[in-house]
Amino acid sequence: MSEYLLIFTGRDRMKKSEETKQKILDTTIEMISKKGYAPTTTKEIAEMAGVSEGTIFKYYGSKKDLLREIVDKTIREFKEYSVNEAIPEVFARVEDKSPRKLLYLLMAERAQFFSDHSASMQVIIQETMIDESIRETFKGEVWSEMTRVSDKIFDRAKELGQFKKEFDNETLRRVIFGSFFFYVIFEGMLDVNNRDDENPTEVIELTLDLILSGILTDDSIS
Amino acid sequence: MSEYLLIFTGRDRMKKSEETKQKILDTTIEMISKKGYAPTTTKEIAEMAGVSEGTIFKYYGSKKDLLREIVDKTIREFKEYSVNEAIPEVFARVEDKSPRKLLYLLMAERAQFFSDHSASMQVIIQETMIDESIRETFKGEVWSEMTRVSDKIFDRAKELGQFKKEFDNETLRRVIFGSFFFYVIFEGMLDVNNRDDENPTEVIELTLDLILSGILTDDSIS
Amino acid sequence: MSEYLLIFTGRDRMKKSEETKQKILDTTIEMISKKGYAPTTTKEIAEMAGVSEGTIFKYYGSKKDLLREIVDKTIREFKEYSVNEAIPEVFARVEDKSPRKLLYLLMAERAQFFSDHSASMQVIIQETMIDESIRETFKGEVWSEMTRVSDKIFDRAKELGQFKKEFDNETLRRVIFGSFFFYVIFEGMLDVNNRDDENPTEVIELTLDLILSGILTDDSIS
Amino acid sequence: MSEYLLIFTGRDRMKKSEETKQKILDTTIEMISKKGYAPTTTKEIAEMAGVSEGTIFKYYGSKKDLLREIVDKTIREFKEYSVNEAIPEVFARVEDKSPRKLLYLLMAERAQFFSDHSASMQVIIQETMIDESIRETFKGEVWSEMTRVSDKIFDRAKELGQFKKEFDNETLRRVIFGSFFFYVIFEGMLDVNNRDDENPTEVIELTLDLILSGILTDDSIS
DNA sequence: GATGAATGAGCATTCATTCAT
DNA sequence: TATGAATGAATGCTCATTCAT
Repeated sequence: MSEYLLIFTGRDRMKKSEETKQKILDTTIEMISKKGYAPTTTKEIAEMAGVSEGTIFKYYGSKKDLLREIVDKTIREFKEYSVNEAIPEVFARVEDKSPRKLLYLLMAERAQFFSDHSASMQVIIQETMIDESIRETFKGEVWSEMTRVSDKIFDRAKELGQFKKEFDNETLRRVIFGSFFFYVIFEGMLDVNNRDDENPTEVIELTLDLILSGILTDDSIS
Repeated sequence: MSEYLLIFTGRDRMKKSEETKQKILDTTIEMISKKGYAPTTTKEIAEMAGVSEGTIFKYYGSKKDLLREIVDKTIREFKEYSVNEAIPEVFARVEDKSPRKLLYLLMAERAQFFSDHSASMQVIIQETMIDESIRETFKGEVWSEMTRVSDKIFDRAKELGQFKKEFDNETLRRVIFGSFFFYVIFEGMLDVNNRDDENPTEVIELTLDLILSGILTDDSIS
Repeated sequence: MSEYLLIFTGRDRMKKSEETKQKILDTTIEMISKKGYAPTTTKEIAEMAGVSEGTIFKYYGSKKDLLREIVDKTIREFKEYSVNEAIPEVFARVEDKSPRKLLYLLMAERAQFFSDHSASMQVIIQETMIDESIRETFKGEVWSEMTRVSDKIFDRAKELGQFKKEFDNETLRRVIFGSFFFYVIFEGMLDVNNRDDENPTEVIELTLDLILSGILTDDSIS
Repeated sequence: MSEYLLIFTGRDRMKKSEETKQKILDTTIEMISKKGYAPTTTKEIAEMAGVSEGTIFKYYGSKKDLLREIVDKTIREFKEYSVNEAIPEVFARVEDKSPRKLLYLLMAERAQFFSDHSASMQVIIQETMIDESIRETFKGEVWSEMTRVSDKIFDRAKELGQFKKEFDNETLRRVIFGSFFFYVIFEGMLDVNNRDDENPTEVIELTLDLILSGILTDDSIS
């Protein structure tokens, strides 16, 4: 008189809880990017995400861990994106492309990522300013990667004699990354210019043009 | 076994209270710039400033008002500095100086101010990211001023035919201000490079050189 | 890529669920005796017992009811043990045994029960200290029984002229039960002495010896 | 035009806040002794003590620290009492007193302390059963002290040939302390007997009499 | 029958703020 | 004026409990 019970345990079962978890994450990113970490309460997150507060803590343990998950996940995706997509694609073309094209590709790719994850990046930048631990993560995971790749590109360009002068890499980074960050973080934050009308690709191209060719006519430079 | 304490309360009382008020402000700026506004408690500020919590509220009404005072005071000083010192001095030389020198002067002056008020600026940038009201103040008071002045300079240089191409002012600002912000805010925050060894004036000069003359040799530009 | 799990749910199902129920009870007793009722969470119990939290509530309704079940079951077993085994056996021998033997038997029997149910007894003692309702149960079910039986024994011994003086039963109980409780509850709790090396029977015997014959030589008693 | 201000800073100034602190402690002891630590909420304590919840945390840091303060303070007082009052007084009479008188004094003194601090002792016993850290404190601070003193007394009595047999100290302690604890803790907890009518001194005397002289007539002991 | 996702009331704790002295 | 004792609303978090599957 044995009996058997057939229980469905597959993907669709997980889906509901995974959806809940993701909804919490998305809502939190959205809210923190706008209001900051501290002023965003778990109660508000719960209400906006349509779950109970308990659920947030069930999934993420603590508010701080929820923040870390956002930071870590974004950085993880950034690195995966860099390694698997952006970098190889760019370097595959390193021979037959001008440095202008090379840098454009690199920045355009990253701009795409930053644009797709702009709220998460806002969160990371905010917390990098005030949280020692997140600052260290940012420096160790993101900044070091950006330094490494840019060094590679700059050094090769120098070898090929494509640079006007022996600019040091720090200065090159300051101008290129500075312009770039200013565009994706600062202009977005201040909502200066009519962002909606802009074509990011075009902005990047214009900006790089200016940086690579310089602003002044040769005889204006004292 | 009662005890009595003899306290001097006389002459210079006004001065003393002004000193107290200033010490509170300085301490608060220092702490918020490092830990952020929300995580900094009035209790900590009181301890670090060597006053009681009550005194803080006596002088500044509320924690939010204390923040506003920091923001407003810094912006007030920035504008006074711009109007009274930096701008007139620069424009007085506008005729007899190259645009390179002009821009250098402007940025160097501002760099000096940012450097002297780096903690306050950190606070403003932090809050600009998350506080609607402070963001509006920043846009209305600081950004608009920077836009106005830079427009003036760019337009004049264009008139004089000193620009290679008809770069739009947005792009010019992005590169120049971006590099500049990156240096004073970002590099300081991340503490990348050996900041102590640096000469700010030299950094500004190097950076402007690169921006104005361009990176690539003419024949490297595709 | 859906997955299915085949679970055997048939024959012996009743038995399985009884086992589950018992495992929950045993785990709970173990945990509460060590950590106390309030600090023991149903989540921990579920994990330790290898069931889901839902199952606990399925079987026991509430955490409080689970505690009550532990208390009630232990008391029930104590009374059954007393009535069916310990007491009759002892009283059957009351004629041909000395009071020393009689008391020894009674205490040894109960010591056996306490030892076999030491965790449950810990729970009961703990809760008796703070829970009005359980205290009433303990007084009404356990203490009254112990009082009744001991009164019987003491009174008979007095009748037979076996007691040195007319000690009142309260004092007799205080010394005999006190020593006994101290041994089973307190020494176990504090883990004083090398409990593992001890033979409970021997300890009881030594202790009773001392109580019944007294400590001091006759001429030392002032 | 200097001015001076005379501020009273002496004892009466402290009094108010010390009173508040003490009131919180007393209320907490009373409530925990009756309901247990976990079921007693800081909200209830605040209400009963007539202060705000914030005040509790201002003075004691955390609920756990409040408990520790109760435990530590009681133990500190117990040791001070033992060392400064009870023990010296007793040992000063060790030569000219019988062991019966000696033990009576020791127990009576301690009974007084336990009686005066019965609520605190309830708290300590409760927590000793479930809290590892407090158990260790109890063993290290209280139990070791009681062991040390009793060893001294027992060994001296043995030397003087006042003990009937070579009872080991563990057994002696079990009976004497067991009876004692049973009286102060257990009977108080169960509220058996009409406690109010009792004279603790008399109870102790009766109990010790029984223990020291034994229960049975010599020929009843098999 | 058993699960585990979800809940929300209730908790300890924090902290800006008040106010009598 | 300056203090610091006292406050209590609000927060992050816990956990017994429910219920659809």
